[in-house]
Amino acid sequence: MSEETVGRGTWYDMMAKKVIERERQLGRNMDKIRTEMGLGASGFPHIGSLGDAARSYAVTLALKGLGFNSELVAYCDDKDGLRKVPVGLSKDLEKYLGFPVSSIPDPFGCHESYGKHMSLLLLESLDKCGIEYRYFSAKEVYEKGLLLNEIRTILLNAKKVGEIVKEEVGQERYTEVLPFFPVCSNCGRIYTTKAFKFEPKTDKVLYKCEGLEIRGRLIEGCGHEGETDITKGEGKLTWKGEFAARWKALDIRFEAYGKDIADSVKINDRICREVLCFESPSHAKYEMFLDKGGKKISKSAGNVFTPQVWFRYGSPQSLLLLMLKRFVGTRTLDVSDIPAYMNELDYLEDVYFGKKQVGDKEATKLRGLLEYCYVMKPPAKPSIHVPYNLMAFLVKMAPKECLNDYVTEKLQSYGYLQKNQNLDASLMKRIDYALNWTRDFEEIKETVITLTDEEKKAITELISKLEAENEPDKIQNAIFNAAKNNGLQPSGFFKMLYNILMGAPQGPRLGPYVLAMGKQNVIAALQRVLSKS
RNA sequence: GGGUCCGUAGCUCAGUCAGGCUAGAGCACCGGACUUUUAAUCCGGGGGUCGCGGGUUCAAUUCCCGUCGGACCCGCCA
Repeated sequence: MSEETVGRGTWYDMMAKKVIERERQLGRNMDKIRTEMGLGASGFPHIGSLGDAARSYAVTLALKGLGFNSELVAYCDDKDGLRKVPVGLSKDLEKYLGFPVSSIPDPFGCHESYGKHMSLLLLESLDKCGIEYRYFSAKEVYEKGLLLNEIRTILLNAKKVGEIVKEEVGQERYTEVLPFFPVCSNCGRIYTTKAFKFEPKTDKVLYKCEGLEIRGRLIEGCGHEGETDITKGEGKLTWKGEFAARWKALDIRFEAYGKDIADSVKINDRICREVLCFESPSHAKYEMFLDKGGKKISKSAGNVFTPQVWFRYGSPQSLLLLMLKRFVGTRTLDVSDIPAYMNELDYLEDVYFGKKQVGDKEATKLRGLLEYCYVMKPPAKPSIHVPYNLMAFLVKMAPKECLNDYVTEKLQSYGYLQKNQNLDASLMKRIDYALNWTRDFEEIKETVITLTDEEKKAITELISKLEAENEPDKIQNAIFNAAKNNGLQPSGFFKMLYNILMGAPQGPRLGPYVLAMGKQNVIAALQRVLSKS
C-alpha cells in the first residue's frame, strides 16, 4: 500500500506520470512535451477560462518536475466568429455577428480588434498568476499555413470525418458539408458560409454564404458564392477537426478540457488518430464552475465572475489554489468564498514551513499544492498571517485618516506584529483586499436607533464627559459610568454605541477608538442620534 | 435521448495520485475559566446510519454495479 509518492504528491504529478508512460509506449520523442489550452476570444474571459490554463500549466510544471522539458501552448481562438453580443456591450456589435473576432474593431478602442482585447484580458490574468505560455493566434496560425497539411488531409477525407461525427454524436451535417468555414469574401462573415467542395490542385474551397442558425437565432448570409484559398488564412476548420489539426501540427501531448466540449474532444481524438494518423494527446476532463445557485458560470449569462474580480479581493495564488486543489468534481463558486481560499493558502504555508503538523502523506501533498499555487516559486520565508475576516473587520473599524496606524496598532496588540514592527508589503496587500471587500460588500448601514429616556440621558452625559477627557482609559471609564449612572447595563450600552458609531453590534475597544476616530466626530455622531430620536 | 458531477456533524466543506486502526476542520451551539469583556481569549462538550442496496477485499466514505435525490453538460454552433 505504501506506494512511492510521485513528484510532489498532487494530482498533477500523477497526470504527468501517466502522460510520460503513454508517450513511452507510443515511442514518441520526448524532447519537449507540449500541453495546450484554448484561449477564448469571443467574450469576457471568466474564471473558468483561467482554470483551464492553471490546470494545464500545472501539468507542464509537473512534467518539468519529473525532469522533462515542457511548455504550455496558449492557442487563441481569434478566428472564431462572434455568436452573441456579450452582456454589457453595445448592441451596435450585432452587425458583426458571424465575423471572426479578430476582424471586429475593439469596442473599447484600445486594441487592434475585439478578439485581441478579450484574449489579452485573460493573458493579463495568466501573467498575474505567473503562468508562462507560448502564445499562438489562430489568425496567424492560419495565415502562416501552420495547419495546411492537416487541413488538406481533413478536406480530402471529409467523408470519413463526416462519418466519425455522425457515429459519435449523431450529427449528420458533415456528411454533406465540409468541416471548414471560409470567410465570405463579400460580407466578411465566417459562420454563414457553407463549404461544399474542395479542389486539391488549387487548394481552393468552394462555398456559398447561406447563413446559419445559432441558438435559435439566424445569422444571415449574403448569398455570395465564392472560393477561398486555404493557404492564405481565409477560413478555418470547424471545431470538429480543428483540435485534431492543431494537436498534430503543434505536437500537443496533453490537453485538459471542460465537460461542455467533451463530445468535441471525443470526435477530434478519432479524427486525429484515424484521419491524421497522429495519436491524440492525453486528456483530463474537468467540470464546469457553477455559481452558488447551480448555474453554469458563462460569459453570456451575465453572471460574469472574471479573474479581475477575484484579484480585487484575493491574491493570484489564492485563485490558483481554487483551481488546483481539486481537479474532479463540480466546483460551486461565489465571490464570498475568496476569504476562505485566502485563509487556506495561509494554512498551506504554515504546513509548508512546518508551523503546523500534519501526517507525512498529507504534508507532502499540501506542500506540493502550495508550490503549484506559487508556480514553483514558493516564498522563501513565512509571511504574517492575519485572518481575512479580522483584517476586514479592522479596516472597517479603522478611522479613514489613520487607517494604517490603527491597523498596525491593533495587529501589534493582537500579537500578529511585534511591538515596533510595521506593516510589510504582504500585509499592505491584505489591507487592500480587505478594503475592497468591505467597501463592496459590507457597506456600513445607517441604522435607525430609537432611544429610551435613560439612554438619551446616558448619551448626553457621555458627550459632556468626552469633551473633557483625552485619555483612552478615562474615556472607556466614562462610558461605563454613563451607563451605570443611568441604570443601564454596560454591555447593552456598548452595543448601542457600536451600532451608532459603526453600524455593527460590536467593535474595538471604544476608549482608544473614540480618539482614533476623532473625538469631535464621535460627539457629532452622538448628537445626530439624539436629535433624531 | 446520451453523458458527467454532487449527496459526509445544525451550516460550509476536507477526506479523490496511492482503501487501513476511535471519519476530520471551520463556523454555529452548550458548559466552564478570565475580564469594567468587545474579531475577545483559553479549556471542555454534545452532535455523523459517510444518500440507499449489493459486490470485490483480511479491510471501503474511498474501488465496482445498481438505485433514489439534487445539479450540470451535450443533443444547433463552437
